[in-house]
Amino acid sequence: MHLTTKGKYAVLALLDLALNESRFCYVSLSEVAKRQNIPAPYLEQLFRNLRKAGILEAARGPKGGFRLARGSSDINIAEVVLAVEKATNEAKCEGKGECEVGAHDLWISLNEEVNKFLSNKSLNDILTSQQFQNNLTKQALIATG
Amino acid sequence: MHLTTKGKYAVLALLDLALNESRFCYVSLSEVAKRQNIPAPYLEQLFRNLRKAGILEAARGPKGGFRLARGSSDINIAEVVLAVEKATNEAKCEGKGECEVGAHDLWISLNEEVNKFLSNKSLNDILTSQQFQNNLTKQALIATG
DNA sequence: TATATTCTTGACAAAAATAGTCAGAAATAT
DNA sequence: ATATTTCTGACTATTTTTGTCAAGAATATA
Repeated sequence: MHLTTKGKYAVLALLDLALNESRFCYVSLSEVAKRQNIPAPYLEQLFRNLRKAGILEAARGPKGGFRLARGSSDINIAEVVLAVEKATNEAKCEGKGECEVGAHDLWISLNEEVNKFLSNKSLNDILTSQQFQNNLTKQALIATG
Repeated sequence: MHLTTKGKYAVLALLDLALNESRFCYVSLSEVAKRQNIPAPYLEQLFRNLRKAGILEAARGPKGGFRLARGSSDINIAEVVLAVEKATNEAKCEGKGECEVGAHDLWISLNEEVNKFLSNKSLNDILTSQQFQNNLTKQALIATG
């Protein structure tokens, strides 16, 4: 479980989406990219993975764009971060039977605890957190139009 | 907070040390490297940082080696991982005043929560965990000499 | 004192992941 | 038709991880 700007971008973009989408209205990638100060072509890559992961829905053409595939309460940070990471951490220790049992298992379980922690945090948890609300009034992620 | 094999190696090496050191006896790096299947020159780098961080103590010469600088209850996973990571995560967002306030702060605080979680886990917690004990009986980290 | 052992230090190199870019194709509302 | 927007694949640069190497410094022991 890495926590880099990749995951950061993904989470921020989704929060932006959650704030600016309405039920039948999509938000274009370029809008999000502009507001969040993320290079648009880079965000495309992230959205690609988020869509594959069933976190985002897309519609092409004019008035098209993206929206959350589920409610913000049903999307947790762990799955967002994992969606944009490469599938690297899996399949490391198989076949050979060589790897030290205690060691590997131990690390895995530690990793899973962190994962569990982030799994219990939803987008909505963040949106409704006091800190986030405070920041919203200060400057914020909301559209200025 | 990254969780890569770098941090994994560091934690495992320290656990190995905790199990094999005695009060006045150091354990050589090469022994640890061999048992834990970590390239010795690579482990040297990690131990270098762990020593700088005040987690390890070293003694040169024959009968020399490393040992924990503190009790295993007083060493937590977060500091171990941070010690071997580069000082990268700091000083990212300064000067310009450009960075989106809500966004950055938010991510930082999320990071800190993970950090806090790992700070509350000591080496000793792991050593005494049921899972670890089970693995010890299976194969383990203990010296075979 | 000589010697083997062990840490210490700095530099180097390969591989992977992150971060960012680009061009063109496909879909669709107007 | 046309402009808009996603979709796809490939490509490059930078950074980090991972691993290697060689020479130096300290020290227990014979």
